[in-house]
Formats: sequence, structure tokens, C-alpha cells
Amino acid sequence: MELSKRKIKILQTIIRTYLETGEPVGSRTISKDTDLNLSSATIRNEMSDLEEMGYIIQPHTSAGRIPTDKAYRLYVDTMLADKEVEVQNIKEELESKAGRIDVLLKQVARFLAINTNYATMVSGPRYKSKKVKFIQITPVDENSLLAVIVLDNNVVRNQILKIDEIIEQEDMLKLNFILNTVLNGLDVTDMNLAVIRSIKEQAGSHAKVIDAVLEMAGNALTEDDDLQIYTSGATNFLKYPELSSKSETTELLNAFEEKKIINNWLEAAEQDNGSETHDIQVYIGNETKVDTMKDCSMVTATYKIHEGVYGKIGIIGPKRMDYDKVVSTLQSLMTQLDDIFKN
Amino acid sequence: MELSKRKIKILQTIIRTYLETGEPVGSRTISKDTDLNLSSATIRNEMSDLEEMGYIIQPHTSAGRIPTDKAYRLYVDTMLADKEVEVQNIKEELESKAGRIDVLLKQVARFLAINTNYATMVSGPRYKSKKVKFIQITPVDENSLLAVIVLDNNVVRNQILKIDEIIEQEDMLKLNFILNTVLNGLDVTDMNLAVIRSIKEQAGSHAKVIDAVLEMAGNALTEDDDLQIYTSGATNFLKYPELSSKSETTELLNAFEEKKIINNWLEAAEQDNGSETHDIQVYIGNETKVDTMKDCSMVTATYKIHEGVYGKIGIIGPKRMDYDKVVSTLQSLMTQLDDIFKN
DNA sequence: GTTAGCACTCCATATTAAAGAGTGCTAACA
DNA sequence: TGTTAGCACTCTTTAATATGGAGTGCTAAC
Repeated sequence: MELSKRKIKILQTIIRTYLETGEPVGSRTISKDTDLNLSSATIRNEMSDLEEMGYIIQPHTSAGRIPTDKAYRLYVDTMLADKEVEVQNIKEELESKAGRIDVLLKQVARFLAINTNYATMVSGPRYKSKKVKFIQITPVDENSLLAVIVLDNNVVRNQILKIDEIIEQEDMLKLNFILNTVLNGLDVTDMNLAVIRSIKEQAGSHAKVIDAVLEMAGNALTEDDDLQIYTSGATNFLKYPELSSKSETTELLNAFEEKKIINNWLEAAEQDNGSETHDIQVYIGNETKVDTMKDCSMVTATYKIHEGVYGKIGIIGPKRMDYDKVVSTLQSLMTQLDDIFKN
Repeated sequence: MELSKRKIKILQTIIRTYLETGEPVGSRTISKDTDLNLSSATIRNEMSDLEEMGYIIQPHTSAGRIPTDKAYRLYVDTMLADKEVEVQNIKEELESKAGRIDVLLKQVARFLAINTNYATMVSGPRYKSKKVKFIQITPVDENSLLAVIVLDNNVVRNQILKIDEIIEQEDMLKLNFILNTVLNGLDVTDMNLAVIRSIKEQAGSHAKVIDAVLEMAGNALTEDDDLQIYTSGATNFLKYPELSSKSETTELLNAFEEKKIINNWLEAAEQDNGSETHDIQVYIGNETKVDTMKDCSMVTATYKIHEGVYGKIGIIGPKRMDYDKVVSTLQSLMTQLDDIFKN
């Protein structure tokens, strides 16, 4: 059987109405709400066909119909209106935070959660490989030393090191020179024993300080737990009765606490299932490949700060989420973010 | 009327039983569970007295009794057994994170949530006043500059500044010298126009760079949003039926998302209502002074990293929380933390 | 191809009934 | 005077039972 124009229109009405109300949609409602001028009986015949084709189902006999995943997929792929969403311009507000990526991303998550009424998560930027670009130690007061490392992705780490020896101005210069010439451009695998020995040899008496600095450098380079995830609006789950069957919601809320789990979600959402809109993907129900989310849908987008430095934004809601609005909002926000990152 | 030994024993049984089950406690249960060898009728008489004295109430006629806030207060103040809780020694695990306070505190929150089954929050260390202790700019590559500021509490801030002018080695030294001599020891109120002008005058041609550095310094000094709050186990609220009346829990969960709100809770809990145990405070129901928490209790403790640098740990659960365990666990953890911070 | 009509199904809601838990009171007992 | 058994009473919880409504599927007529 083929999807006639009329069937599509009816399906669309079912989906839209269900998105709004969350209740199964009956034939009479459609008969009244469309401009097709058909009686409920005719609609019933068509609905019967649609059910056979797998686009809608009845939760039980003598109930209205609700859309299946297949219907949502069709809706997202072809039926989304291309409406321009008026996203309150938060660019200015964001720009003022641009210096501190973490604060900015937190803000982004909040903004999306408030605007869409769904749960939102944003993963912090990931870097491919990390190398030492610049390293420096400076005395701060009589018994502490400030060590600063800049990585090639311009991430800066610093730490105050306590020392119990006095380092002369002159030695300090020398140490800095050695550290920079030897370590510059190395990643963590390059920092082997040979390198370390070579530094210590040159450094002479200050091996202890070198040790501390190297340890710190090692941490900065390997540190994987700097993978930050910002979430917002998790309580929005409670707004949707079909999700708040308690045990399920609890699991979702738990996942939002255990940020690591969220990262798995985002990772699972690889580009295998893109929708048409440039770099925004929609996953419906089981398409998320995550079992706890089988009753949810997820919309993700990838932001890019610059080459090789990217992160993900995700919005999670019930399957009957307002895809239209979510996609538009996200799209609009991405444009604003792009502009900000260009500077 | 006075609280006889027997009444106390009965009250204690009521509280204990209610803490466990969450159900109103009837006279027969008590008659069986105590070693008083009294019939339920006698217990009923005593309970009638206790009700009159305000320690217990009936949710409705012909139901058992449940403790009032007054009873909990008495329980916490006098009836807590001084049992030593076997807190799994996480000191080692924590020690490895001691370098990064934020990670450590996050861990503490998680540990407590898991061990107590209540929601936990930990506020990051607060500092009294902040002054500039050390400031430095260094070239990183041809068009960027690394600015580092160390505050008197040893907090370090850094930022990469983009520049479009070339600064000679010599000028760099001069700028650093000026910045340090003029700004050292100043707090944000001291950095007035006069100071700024004086710096710029001395700096000569590099006013632009100075501007950027000063702005950053200003941010570092005023920044109040570096107040971090770590939470864990918020979903534990859902485990207690008396809290999960949905609308109320939602509000609590919301508060846990909006970390700023939590801070207000912690601030509201000032030392006005301490219990006997050294620096651990228990707030029951309305004692929290926060309306959304009138059905909860909160146990807080103050940790101190060193003089003037402190933060708070709080555990929130239903009024019928296991005070005994919570207080002991917290106490034990505080000891372990103290040890760690001593180094 | 479309529509009106009708029997049927299932859910949601209200009503009623029954069972259980617990109290308060009274009267008897040590 | 304190303790206890017994009993009537209250209120909640649970189950069982109606009742109404929404919606469908089918048939027959247009």
C-alpha cells in the first residue's frame, strides 16, 4: 500500500495532536480538526490502513491511535516545517562568558533547558592529542613555586608547589630554559625515562623540583577526567507522565547525576543516523541504542571551537517531543555559538 | 507532666520503629518490641500522655502515632547512641585526589550519598578577602600572551590574551615589574582609577595589554561564581514516599540543579542551633528555616582546609532519617578529611 | 468512495462493601 | 493506684461492583 497525500495529512494531524496532548487521538478529532471535510467513518478506514502499515497503534481496543517510532521518523525526516524560531538572542550574554568555556557551556545547557522544557546536556570540548607548548616555573613566595603549563590546545594548568630549598634567580632561568627546550612539543608518550634523565642531568641540584614539575605535566597531559559534562533541566522529565512511571524516571535522573553515563549516551550517538539538517541529529526511541532511553528521543548537535576541538550538545525528552521547536532552537543556537567561537 | 524513664523508653521505641518503617506505630507493636512487659493498654495510656506533651501525634483517629519535630529534637540531643560506625576507609582514595580540591569534594559528596542513602551537597572552600599576591605575563607564541594571577589564598587564575602588538623581552620584564609592585597586596576596592592611571603611565606604549590584564585581575578578585557546589544522590529523595508527593520532590530536585539555591540553604544553617557533637549540626523540619524543606532534616558539618578557608557539607533526607548513622558517618569522615588537610 | 448507524470493547470514575488496624473508655483485678 | 482485658467506635485501605464515555469495526445505504 502507498502513502497517499490524504494519509500523510491524517498521519501528520495525529502526530501533531499527540505531541500536544499526549493522549491517543480518535477519528472524530481528526475529522473536525482537518480541512479535509471527511466524516469520522472515512478517517477510521484510513487509520486502519495506517495501522496496518505500521505508522500508528492503539494502546488498547477502543482507544485512539498514537504514532509509532516509524511515524516519528517520517515526521522528523520529511514533515518538519522549516519555521524560523525566535530564539531570544543570548549571544551577548554568552559572549561575556566566552573567556571561560566552562561557564559558557553551563549557560548554554541552562538556556536550552529553559527554552525547550526538556533535559539538556553539554559535553565539554575534547581534544585529540595534547602536547606541551609552554612551561614555566616562578617563585611566588619563600617556600612555594608556581608551575604553569600551556598545552597546544591552549588549555592552561597550574599548580602551586611547596619547596624546601631555595632556588636562585639564575637557576630559575636555567630550569625554565631546560624545561622548555626539552619538553616543548612532547606528548605523554614521549616523556620517557631517557628524557627525564636528560633533564635531571642538566638541572643539576634541583632534581626534586623537576620531579614535581614532571609529575604535574604528566597529569595535565593524561588527565581524562577533565571531560566535563554540564546538565540542566533534568527535573523536566517529571513533567511528562509517560516517563514518570517512577522507576524509569529514576533511572534517567540517576544517569543525569552520573555524568559519565551521559557521556556514553553521547558517544553512542555517532553520525550513523543523521537527519537532513546540517549536523543536527535526531534519535527516536530505540535508535538511541541505549536501553534506558527507549521511551525517549534525543536530539544532538556537535559544536566546534576550532579544528580538532569539539563537543556535543544533547536534548532529551519523551518521544513525543516538539521536534520542530527543538531542532529550530538548537539550530539557531548553534549559529550564535559559531559566531562566538570565531573570535 | 514529667518524662518518666518509661515514657522515654516508649518514645525512643516509637522513634526508632518509625525511622525504620515510615509507618505510624501502634501500641501493640511497642508492647511486643520492648522488654517492659506491659500490655498494649498500658502503653496506650502512656502514649496518650506523650501526645499531650507534644512528642507524638496521630495522623488520624485510629492510626498509630508518629514522632513530632520535638521528639526528633529530643532524640538527636539526648538519645543518639554513641556507636562507632565502620566507615570504609576512603582516606587513601581521597588522598590521591588531594591535589585537586574540586575532585576531592566531588568524591566526598558521592561517598556520603552512597553510604547514607540521602542527598548530599558539599560547598567548595570560601575565602574571606582576596588580594593580589603575584601577577605575571609571559609570551606563549607570536600573538598570544599568558597572564597568570595568584591570589593571596593561593588560588591561581590564568588566561590567554590575544595581542596584536609585539612586546620586546625587555618591555615584558618591565611590565611585570610594574604590575607586581603596584598591584601587590591590593584588593578590588583598591584598584581605583588613580592606580590604573599610574600603571599606564609607567607602562608607556603598552596600555592595551595592561587594560586586558587589569580586567582579568578585576574578574579574578570579584568572581563570586567560583563558589562551586557538588551534589550527589539527589534521586535518593524518590526513595522516601513521604517526600515523593511529587510536587514537593520536584521542588527539591530543582533546588539541587540550581546550585545557588543550595548555597542559600547552607548559609541559612548558621551556628545558631548546634547539637552537642563537635561542629556537626542537625536541623529538623522547620529548623532549617527553608520552607521547601519543612518535611526534611539536614545535617551539616564545616570542614576547614586552613585558617579562613572553609566549606560546608550537608546531608538532606526525610525527617525520619537515620540520624544515628548519618552523624556517625559524617563525624568519621570529617576526621579523615582533617587528617588529609593537615598536609 | 463516502457516510450514518449501531453493537461492542475497554478504560476511567464513582460507589459501595468488607476487612484491618488502632484507639479510647470502662470495669475488673492485684 | 497501676495494670489489664474487653469492646465499641473510627478511619483507612483494598477489593468488588456499577456506570458512563470514548472510540472502534462493521454493515448497509447513499
